Amino acid sequence: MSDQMKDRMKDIVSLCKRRGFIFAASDIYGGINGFWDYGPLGVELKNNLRDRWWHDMVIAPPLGLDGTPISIVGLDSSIIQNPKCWEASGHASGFNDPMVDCKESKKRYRADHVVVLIPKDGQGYALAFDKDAEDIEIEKRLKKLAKNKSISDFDRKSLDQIPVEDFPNIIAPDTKKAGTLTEPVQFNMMFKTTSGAKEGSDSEVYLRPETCAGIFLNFKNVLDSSRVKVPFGIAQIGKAFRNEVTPRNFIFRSREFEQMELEWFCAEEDVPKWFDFWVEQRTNFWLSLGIPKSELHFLDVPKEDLSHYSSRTIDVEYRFPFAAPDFDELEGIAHRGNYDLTQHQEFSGQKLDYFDQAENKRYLPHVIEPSTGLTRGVLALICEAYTVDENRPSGVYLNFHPSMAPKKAAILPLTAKPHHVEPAQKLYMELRDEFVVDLDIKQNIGKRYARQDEIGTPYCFTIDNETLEDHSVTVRDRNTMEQQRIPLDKVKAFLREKIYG
RNA sequence: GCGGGCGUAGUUCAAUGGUAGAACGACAGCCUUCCAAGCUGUAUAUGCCGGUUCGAUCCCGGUCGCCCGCUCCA
Repeated sequence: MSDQMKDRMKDIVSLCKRRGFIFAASDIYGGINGFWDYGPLGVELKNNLRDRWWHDMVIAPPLGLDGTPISIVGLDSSIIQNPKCWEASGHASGFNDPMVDCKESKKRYRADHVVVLIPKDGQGYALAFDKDAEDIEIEKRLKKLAKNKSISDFDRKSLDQIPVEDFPNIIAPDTKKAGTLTEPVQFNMMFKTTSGAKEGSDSEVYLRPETCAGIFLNFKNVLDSSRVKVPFGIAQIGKAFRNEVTPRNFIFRSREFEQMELEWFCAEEDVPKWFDFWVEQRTNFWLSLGIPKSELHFLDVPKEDLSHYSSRTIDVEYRFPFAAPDFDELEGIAHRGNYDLTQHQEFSGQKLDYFDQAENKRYLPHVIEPSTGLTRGVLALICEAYTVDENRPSGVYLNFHPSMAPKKAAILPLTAKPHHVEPAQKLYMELRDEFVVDLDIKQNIGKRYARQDEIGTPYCFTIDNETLEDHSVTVRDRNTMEQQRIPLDKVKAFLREKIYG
């Protein structure tokens, strides 16, 4: 990360706290790593993004491949589910990678990623290598550290299969002497808690590490109650929890976060076209919120990096300041196959297949999953909106799309005198049922404009002497700082036009 | 989890082994017919715990948190 972008992140974090967007959780106790609270403006911004996603997915889904509206229904499943659910999904095992550290090289390895060569004759040291190490490299190192022996003189074993008592005899991958590896440490990516007042292992439960599981668990319930037909989608927004090893970069990687996930169920043969469809839809979503195409990047995730369930994934990446000039993940669009339904069907013993009346066949639909972090989206919107402008008093303004701005408008009486304040209060009362608006009376007008700039309010309506004469107000545009005069009774229409397009 | 850096008002910074100062911000008031103007005033800080010391914000240890690099991100 460049120094300039490092400063940019610092400035953004500082503004977020100063103006009430985002605070460290448990701030007065010194904070808690990986958790964040959303302040008065942060919650408005987050709700705006959440509502927009829900609207575009569930209330008014896009037109499908044939030009007719597709079918998507909503869901809000529980954060805690039957623990068997996580065995089926692969999280219970997949989230528990034992790690070993090397005291010498200070490196850390996944135990199952390290292969150990054990001498067949039981003489001399065992040597550890990265599991992908080439034979040539291995022979080279054997020459130095195990004279007179070659690969054929050793048995191979994964490090996680070797008892800790034997560790002192192992030469770690990046060292020359034995006994530098620490005991394997378990990393539990899932938060564990207990259900029921009485603590005990049989009531151990997990906070969901992703929201999508609840969708698969309810696949049959939705089918049986909603008259949906494949292809269709189930959408969900909610919190998920992961014990990240290293929470980093403000709210980008936190341990408690919010996801917006759609599981799109379709026939296997239709996967390619629906996949492209969703990549396009999701891209348009971010573009429409003011994220320019130049700041987005589409990563066709290489095969070796794909999750265990996915055969294709495209990451929609945004140029976050901490990643610049590179990008980091904002949304993932994954083809999950029918992995999840297959697993849950097997583990639960319940039939989850879909019966297609027209084709007269049963099958497990394939799934395309556009999954995005709501809280990551919030960060992207803030980073994108943050605009330095030395020509204005605040020095900076937040260039939010009007539909995303936490406050749509501020109503400002030019002075604190009653003849300005009273009409302002009246306008405020007229607007506040439909728009989130501020009424700010105190201090000089410049200060108030500056404050609204800094929180990204797109419009300020100012009541002055002319208002009393001809029932007009000035509208100040946040981005241009220019003003125009419009009739008082056109203010609502003006805002509707600007916000909803 | 490892290594390095850091922790002083809301924010950004300053200072000191004898308990802290500014700017901006906030608040109250005056003034004010359009961009943080001017004036007066107010409140607010040494992350937490322990040690050394007559005395610690400063030195030491621990802890928590933040930043950077590894590792991790199924």
